[in-house]
Amino acid sequence: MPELPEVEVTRRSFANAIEGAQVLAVRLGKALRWPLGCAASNLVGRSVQGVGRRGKYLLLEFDQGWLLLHLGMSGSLRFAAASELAPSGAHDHFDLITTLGTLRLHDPRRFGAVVFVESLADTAARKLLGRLGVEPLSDSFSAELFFIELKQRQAAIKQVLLMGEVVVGVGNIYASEALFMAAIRPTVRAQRLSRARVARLHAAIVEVLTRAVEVGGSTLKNFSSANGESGCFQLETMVYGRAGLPCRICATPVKLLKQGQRSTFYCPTCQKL
DNA sequence: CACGGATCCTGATGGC
DNA sequence: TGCCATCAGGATCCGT
Repeated sequence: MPELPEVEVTRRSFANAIEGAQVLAVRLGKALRWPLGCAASNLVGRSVQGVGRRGKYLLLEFDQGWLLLHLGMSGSLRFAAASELAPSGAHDHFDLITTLGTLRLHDPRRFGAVVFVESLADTAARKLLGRLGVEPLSDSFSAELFFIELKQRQAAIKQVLLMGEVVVGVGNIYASEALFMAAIRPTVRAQRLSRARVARLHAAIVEVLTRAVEVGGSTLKNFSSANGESGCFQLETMVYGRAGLPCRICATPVKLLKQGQRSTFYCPTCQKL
């Protein structure tokens, strides 16, 4: 589910509200992808300094230590007063109960994770964050560096985008959308892209992610931000989820193919090799 | 080392 | 209605 825009929208939806909160208790449900990394009681008494983001991870900063949260495919967060929150359901696997409200992770498929580390330099944190590529919405994402990185990759450009080792946060929806916007065929090997085409892709990634954040992300099944709001980027996709439907630019039927077990959507007319 | 495939888990959907 | 196969926004691990 959540790619960079959904994670960023989630972050913004509760970062201010949770700042300064002190942890009163923690409730754990079923196991997520990885264990918490410490006793739940170890979090009690810590206070939240802020909420950051690295790729698709949310970084909850305590006065001491960090909580790394990942939403996996089906995760979403809520932050609300305990009185507004329903009793925890079958798919609510983590509650951080604080003086300012409860932060709850809802994740039916349990590909998500909540991991505590004392420091971002800890091996546990480095294992999760250490190989991540550049942040696409930061100044350090430059077309020239992007070009140099892509020159070293032989895999299909769509796959390279999904890997997250060159640039983070671009998942299955936005990879297809950015490649369409840049008029690049998803199957082209990354290293074969010219400087000019990489520059177009660079701009397209920034544009599509920025736009998606603006409209609250994509709500395909049940994504919502931590205050319960849905996104609407899914209404304006050019190719994602539109197999067989006419391209919004040229009316050629949108094609669907599988790359690494994932669906890729593209327009065979607009996106040239 | 870089790549491709299998894999974790549950729910929704579509065909028969 | 039931059963089964297929498919989902992710990312790690393992074999080649």
